[in-house]
Amino acid sequence: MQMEQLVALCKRRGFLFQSSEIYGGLNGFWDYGPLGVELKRNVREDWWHSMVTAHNELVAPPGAPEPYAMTGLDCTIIMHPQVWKCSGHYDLFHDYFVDCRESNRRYRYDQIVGRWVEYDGQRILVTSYQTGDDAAADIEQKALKFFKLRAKDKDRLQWTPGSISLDKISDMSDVLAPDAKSLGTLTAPREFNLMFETHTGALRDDSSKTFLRPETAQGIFVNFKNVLDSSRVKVPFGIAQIGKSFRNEITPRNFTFRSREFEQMEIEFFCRPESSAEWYRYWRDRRYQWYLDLGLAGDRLRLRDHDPDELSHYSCGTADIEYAFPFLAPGEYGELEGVAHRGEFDLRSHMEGKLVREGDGFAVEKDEHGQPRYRGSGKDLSYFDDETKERFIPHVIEPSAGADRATLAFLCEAYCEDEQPDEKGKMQKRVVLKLHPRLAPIKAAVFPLVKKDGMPEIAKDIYAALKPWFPVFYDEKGAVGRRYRRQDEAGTPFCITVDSQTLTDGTVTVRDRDTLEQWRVHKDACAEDIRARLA
RNA sequence: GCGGGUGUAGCUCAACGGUAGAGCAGUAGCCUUCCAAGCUACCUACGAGGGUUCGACUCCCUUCACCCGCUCCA
Repeated sequence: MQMEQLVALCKRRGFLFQSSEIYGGLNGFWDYGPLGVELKRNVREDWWHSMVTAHNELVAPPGAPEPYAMTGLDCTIIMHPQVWKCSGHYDLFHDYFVDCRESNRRYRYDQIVGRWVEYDGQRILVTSYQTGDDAAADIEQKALKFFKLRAKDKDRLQWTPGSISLDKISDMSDVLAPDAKSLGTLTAPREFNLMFETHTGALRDDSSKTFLRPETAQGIFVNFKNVLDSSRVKVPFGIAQIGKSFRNEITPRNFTFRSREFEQMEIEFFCRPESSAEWYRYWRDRRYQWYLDLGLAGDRLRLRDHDPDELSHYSCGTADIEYAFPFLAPGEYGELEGVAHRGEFDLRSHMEGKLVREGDGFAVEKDEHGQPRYRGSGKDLSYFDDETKERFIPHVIEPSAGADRATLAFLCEAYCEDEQPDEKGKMQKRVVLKLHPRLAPIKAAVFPLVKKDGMPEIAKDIYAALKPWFPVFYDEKGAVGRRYRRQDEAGTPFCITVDSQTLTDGTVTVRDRDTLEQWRVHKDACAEDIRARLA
């Protein structure tokens, strides 16, 4: 399937529109249309239902070490600025980049390393975007090439001992960029702030600056004590939250996959440190299964454990649930959800202040005066276990899913084109969205076969009887084949048709979207029939 | 943000420095007894803003969006 076809369908049928489209659109923002809003709601509600409300805290689900409770939160988008300073987002999301005018590449300013070298009276800084030994070899080779020397002449280069990072250099004119052949091709560093800023209150100065949250997780951590004090939950337990997050991405791309405003479905699961590894594996597998259950096929969906060197600074284990989106190159996968073992990092950060890695553990980052760079809340976020009489900081497992990405993956997976014979027996292309019935925006459509003989009246009665139970669509216009095809494109799993036989025995046909099979049920029983099939 | 490409109706595609066309889709009606049928009518577009010109959809500039790279992640 080509992505363009899905994008066209989404617009044609009202799943997704570009935000502010009549003004030319806004890069990185998308609106859900009449069908899209129902689809996304179903994704969200199935997640909340299966993770939170349907969870039975009295018994351990398969694979879980023991029973656990689940509860929810709905936190604000704008929070105290200190939250982001302690979480690390404030520093992490203020990146400086330089561009190379020659190679048109962009580099993170602080990740370019270089060495001064002199030959024949000219002193230049040769740089590399690689790390460690790779960088050293890379730099040497580039220096030889720049001065047009052979490898055997490398002793004629005079190196200044030690490598330096680019942020120590003020003048770029003697810098040889990582992928350039000539000097001075790098632009001055420019800041890219990935957090949206705003101001709270009437004053607009640095003291009133606040941020739109770049993730929902922090709202959960800062409310950890509130939940403990108010809900009688005991470790292990999880807190779930669904909500909008904002990242001012440098390059929004690939339809809704990377948007600047997006919705997250996150769980922070708190457990005892010694059982955290077990819980991590449980959540990883549990979350993977959720996507499988909703119809993401095995070979386009995968669970990938991160390599140790890929782990975030705080994590001691992360797995991504990934989907082979059609806009990616063959063999490439895009992240739907990250399941991270975050240890005690987050709760400790909000107690003590922003943490940095120190040896095997973490320590509060200090400023030049030896004081905490960003001060924590000072509140005790540890947990006292009444049974064992132990106090500890719970470890955290974080399954963090993108609601828009999941929705997009379900759409991609559902998009099918097949061939079905028309009334003359000629094969016709059919576009059908094979969405899981639980996700389908419309569950059933009701048609009178023809608009006469009292069929519309019967169909309208059936429509009225179904409406209280699930979203239904009534249509009496044009040929029935056309109405079927329209519902196929909307992903409606069942079509109920009133025909002449209904007039005599009261039965209607129910048509299956995927197989096109039809069966007859009594018109008073079709709500039951379809509800059973949706479950 | 930088480089390359692309912007005409809901979709796919025409034409032209001088009145923007078609197919499909949509809407209304007629006709129709199960998979995009037929007939009739209707609706709908030059991404936006400047400039050149008697006149610009067409040429130039700017901008916005989309696609492909660099970068990043839910």
